[in-house]
Amino acid sequence: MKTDVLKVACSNCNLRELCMPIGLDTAESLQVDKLVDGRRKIAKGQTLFRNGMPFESLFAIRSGVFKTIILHEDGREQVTGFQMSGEIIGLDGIVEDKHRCDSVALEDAEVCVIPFDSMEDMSREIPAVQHHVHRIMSREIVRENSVMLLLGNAQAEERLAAFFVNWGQRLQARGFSATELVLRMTRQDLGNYLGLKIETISRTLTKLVGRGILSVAGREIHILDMAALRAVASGADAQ
Amino acid sequence: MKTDVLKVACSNCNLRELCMPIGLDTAESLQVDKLVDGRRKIAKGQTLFRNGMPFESLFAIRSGVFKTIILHEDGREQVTGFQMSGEIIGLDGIVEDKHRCDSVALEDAEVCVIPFDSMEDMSREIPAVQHHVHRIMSREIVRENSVMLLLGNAQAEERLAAFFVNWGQRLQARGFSATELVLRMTRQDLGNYLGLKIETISRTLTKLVGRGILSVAGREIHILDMAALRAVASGADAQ
DNA sequence: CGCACGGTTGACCTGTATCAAGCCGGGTGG
DNA sequence: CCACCCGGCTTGATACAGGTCAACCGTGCG
Repeated sequence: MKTDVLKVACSNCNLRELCMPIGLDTAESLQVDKLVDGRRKIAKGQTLFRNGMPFESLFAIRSGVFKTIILHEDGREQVTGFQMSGEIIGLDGIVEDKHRCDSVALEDAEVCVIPFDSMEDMSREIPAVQHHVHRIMSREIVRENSVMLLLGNAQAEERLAAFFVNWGQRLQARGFSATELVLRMTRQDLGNYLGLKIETISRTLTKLVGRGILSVAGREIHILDMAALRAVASGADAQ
Repeated sequence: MKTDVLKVACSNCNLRELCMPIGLDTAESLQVDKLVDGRRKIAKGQTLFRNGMPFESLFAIRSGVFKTIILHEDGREQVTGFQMSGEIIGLDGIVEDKHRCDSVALEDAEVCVIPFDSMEDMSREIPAVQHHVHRIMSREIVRENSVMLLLGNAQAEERLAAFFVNWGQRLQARGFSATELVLRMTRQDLGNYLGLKIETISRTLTKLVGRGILSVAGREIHILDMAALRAVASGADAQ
């Protein structure tokens, strides 16, 4: 758990509008800077935390993409989410004081370490921080609800389409194109997230390409017809 | 939003160990009593809140069982959870200040109304309350993770078996039998939760009965072989 | 009584899984 | 520099779990 020498304060971080509460005054801003207890670099394929490990901190992603997964004893893997810069991971650990999933870096990554008890202390002092924490957790609950909708009801095409729309929106919020997607995960990861086998992912992609909605080159996805993609995502044809 | 005349304080409520933080001193306990801004009765089939309604309060269930659902425009319904006494609903509303699902009473029910801003105020004063709120939200995230695992990976039998094991545990925590289950939801609700059609629910029940694991009489389920049920739930055969 | 709703069962269909073969591109070692 | 290998991906043939459609049952309520 090493601390970088050149430490960027949250108040100067270019991700602050994603992961910091808004409407802090200067004094509060400086206080929030102290929340971050250094950085951690995680190489591609390494885990940030694992199921069962004691929970001490939340992590704010500075760079890189992560997946969080639940492993079933027989080897099945459910990806519960993909997280990118500005997003917070580790919320699952709070309830039992230990992590309840694994977090794996899909590429070299860096996170800010936020000790959770400092976070609780500061929440008691700064209402904006407190509400921010509540909103982050609530957002995760709402996100998972929408994944449940996908997994419980949607056809393969819908699932993939909805994923691409969402991924594009999140890239866009970070200043990238919403239509020129670079996936950071394998087809396998995508399948484990969407409840589909890798062959189905591949075939479904081929179908969407055939309809002129996407073009696909490995992990680079180009959305050619966003309106059509959204229509597929909301189940326009699949009934 | 009427206030009952005979108001039971949280500190006297027989559900307190389920929904109140532990380790409060007497003064704190009395303060927490003030959180509850009356009760609300909801008749079977009525909604406590709906998607889009402004979020003001969380609700602690005193009696009755609820389902929370997301409705897709084409009529598909995903049940995101079933909640029973002592559980808290409404957490989805925090992030956007409006509810993001519907909550429907499956039988006549009563809830305590907990205005969320009072809850935040008190969280700042009493660390135990603050941590309690965080744990409740984190628990919901972990629960949804495990539902994602079911929906993404499990066979029909596994899903149903896992549901019964879980339902039994929750009944047991409330002083009922863990093996004599009374379901409060229709087969349709169960299907909408587990991502299965009603006919599949029915057939799968028949199969489990045939194997001597359950007996079923309408909504009364008797678990005859808990060990076998758990084995099915963890995918013993279904690989 | 009779209707409506929830549930079960059967016959058949289909979307996705499974199994198997082969492709592609990048990295390594001879 | 080429040969080879390997991981990630695609494609085809076939199998099957669960969906769909339809008939029917039971029970509780107006």
